[in-house]
Amino acid sequence: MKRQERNAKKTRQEIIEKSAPIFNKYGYEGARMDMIVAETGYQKGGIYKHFSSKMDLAQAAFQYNYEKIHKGYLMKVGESEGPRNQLVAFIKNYQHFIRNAPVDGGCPILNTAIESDDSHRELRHLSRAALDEWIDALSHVIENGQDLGEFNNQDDPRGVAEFFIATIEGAVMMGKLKRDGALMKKIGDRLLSYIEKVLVP
Amino acid sequence: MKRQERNAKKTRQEIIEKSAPIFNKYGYEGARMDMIVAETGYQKGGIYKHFSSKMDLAQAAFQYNYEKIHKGYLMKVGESEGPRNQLVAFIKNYQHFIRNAPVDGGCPILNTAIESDDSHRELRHLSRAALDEWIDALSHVIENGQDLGEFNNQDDPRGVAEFFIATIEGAVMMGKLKRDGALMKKIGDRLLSYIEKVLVP
DNA sequence: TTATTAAGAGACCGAATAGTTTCTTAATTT
DNA sequence: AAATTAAGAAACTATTCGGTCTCTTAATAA
Repeated sequence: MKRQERNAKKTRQEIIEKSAPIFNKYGYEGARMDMIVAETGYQKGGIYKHFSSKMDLAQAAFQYNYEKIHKGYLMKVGESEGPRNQLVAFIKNYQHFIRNAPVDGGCPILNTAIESDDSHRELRHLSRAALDEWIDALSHVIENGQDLGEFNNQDDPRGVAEFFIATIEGAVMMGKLKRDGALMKKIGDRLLSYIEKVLVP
Repeated sequence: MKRQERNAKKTRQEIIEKSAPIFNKYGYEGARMDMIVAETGYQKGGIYKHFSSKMDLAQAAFQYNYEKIHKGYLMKVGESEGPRNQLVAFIKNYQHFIRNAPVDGGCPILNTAIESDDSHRELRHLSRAALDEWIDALSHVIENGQDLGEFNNQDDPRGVAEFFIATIEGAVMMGKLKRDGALMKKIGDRLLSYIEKVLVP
């Protein structure tokens, strides 16, 4: 730590935190540097001391958004005992934070994936890595459940994880578009009963 | 039909058809008028004779994209006899056109919903109406199935339709991001077995 | 055939865009 | 305390953006 590095780190973080919701709501293209100037209170000259480009900032903002929901997941699922309860907690977590969302603008993986899957290589790679991490995490929960006999063995754990995540991401999109807070509850409940009817032996 | 109206209609349609994939791949913000100029071969002066603004064109392009997949749906499902076969056809249709997609860039409802749900009112309303139509259509299939005894009665038809569509839309996003053509097959198969295990009496 | 008018080309425009430069201020080192 | 240098403000720049203006051409009406 030398000179004003401490302040710089703090400012950098502040810019990330305040611009992250803008990128998540309006997308990389839709987010304008002027919005970020207005939101952060820093001037462009200042902002560009910390980030080499809008894309550079957008990547940092995505990571921040993603880690925020990932932390929430780890916390909620970590509180639960046993794979089956963890899977239930995973779904209930989404049912809850549809109203008091950890980040404005919906799921950052979904948003970034859709915008970047035919362009913006850097963002595409980031959202892809995040999605993989997401699938891996849930996949392990299913796998543990199978090892412990809580879930039946005939299912491919990764396939189950992908199925759950696909359904939830689709529900996020639909609920957001229709501005229907009850939709995630309904679809989540259907996933919960899927656990009972199909996954448990 | 007066004067050059015939030609005009044809040109207008050509602009829509050639710009539609651009909007679907890059989004409203990401699609640049210059791309559309290059793709259509018409100059801006010509294009703006047919559309009052980029947004005006984007709306027409969305409708074109949506109707294209909707037509495909009606055809495939229409060929099937009975609600259960129609639901199966609905899923298999998606499993197929993940590789030979009717429109470049993934599902236009999904793409447009994600970009417009926090902005672009006009596009948001269009994608919302399209999604509703989609849900209604599948909902009726489920309802008919219940009336005919092919599906059990305890389920809310609309809830089932929303569940299927959410899963498929999520799968579209994931498969597109990971560029994994097999993903929709896997998730679709899980939906097909869901029909057997949960929906049929 | 001639007058009319719409379609389209192509140059053009102002505003908005991401990014830069210059200067000031304040924190840190010596 | 003095020297140093990084953080940040503010004005600036080049480019790209959506959109317009003007002119030409060709199809239709008379």
